[in-house]
Amino acid sequence: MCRERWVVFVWEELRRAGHQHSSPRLRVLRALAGAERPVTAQELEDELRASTPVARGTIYQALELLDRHGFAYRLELGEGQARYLAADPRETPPHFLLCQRCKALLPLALDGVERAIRHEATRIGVVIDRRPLVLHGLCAPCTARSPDR
Amino acid sequence: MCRERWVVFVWEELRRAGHQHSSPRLRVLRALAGAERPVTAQELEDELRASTPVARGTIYQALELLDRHGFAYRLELGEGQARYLAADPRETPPHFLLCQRCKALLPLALDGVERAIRHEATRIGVVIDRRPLVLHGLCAPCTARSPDR
DNA sequence: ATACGTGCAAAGTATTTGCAAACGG
DNA sequence: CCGTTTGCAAATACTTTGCACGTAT
Repeated sequence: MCRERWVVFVWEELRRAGHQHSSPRLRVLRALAGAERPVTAQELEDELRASTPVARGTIYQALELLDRHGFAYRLELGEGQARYLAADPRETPPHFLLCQRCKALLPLALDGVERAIRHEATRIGVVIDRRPLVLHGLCAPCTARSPDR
Repeated sequence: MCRERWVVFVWEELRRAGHQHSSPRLRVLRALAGAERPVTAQELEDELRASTPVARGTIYQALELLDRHGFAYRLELGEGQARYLAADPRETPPHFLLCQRCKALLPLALDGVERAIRHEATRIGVVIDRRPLVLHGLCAPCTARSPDR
């Protein structure tokens, strides 16, 4: 989906949920929408500082708000800091392979896996959120030259 | 597998890998083996303090060593701290459902899911580590009384 | 004897929090 | 106007690190 459309959608939903519109919050939202890959709060702060700075606390709060409403996924990639990814509740979430060697985060198509998860959830009577999965492993290039250090 | 057997196995493997045996390290290993559920470094420290204290840094280092050798899984459950789980490289890892409401961490049988993951990995030529999956959702009891707040 | 591991305390980082001022509806 | 949000800075919390000493082999 078009990123600006997503921004508008989220912006309206937030209002509907009773939150006020504000310039800092909108800028965080846009920056998140524009990110090619999941970003850290630090990266967002750095990017925003280029034009008009947004306070760190405000960024964390905005991200927490988006996460709470399902408009952002908070990912823990084991870097000691969280990364955030724009989320669209109307769409199926992306999945990733985190290469342990080159640290690349690659998109993974996991339709079969999602199906298996839903099947198991139904079988035992639980609800499993549709969220990005981050699987650890080796990307194709690193797999090819895997033997060496 | 029997926990004491696992301790012995890991202990020998660590030696084989060139690491020295020591009392603090063994005590961390045993404490990890005895844990019913993934534990935090803090919890291990508290438990060990009951008999003879082990320095925090030593605990972190021991856990890092185990993780690096595949004898512990480091899990990020979004609590702001890592949890560690005893790992046996010879066995298939456990999976969990983290209930968003009651915060319980429940074992999940995900054979079908694992199969689907391996299938996709083969298809696109990547390697995907066999590691515990932590899926977010609602456990059965919480699903039953889901509507209310 | 020598390299590795430990304890201790300090440093480093990510995130949260308190509060007064600014802002949105 | 009143409740929400922001900026700022301090506080908190987890984890890592430096170093002198102790221990295993």
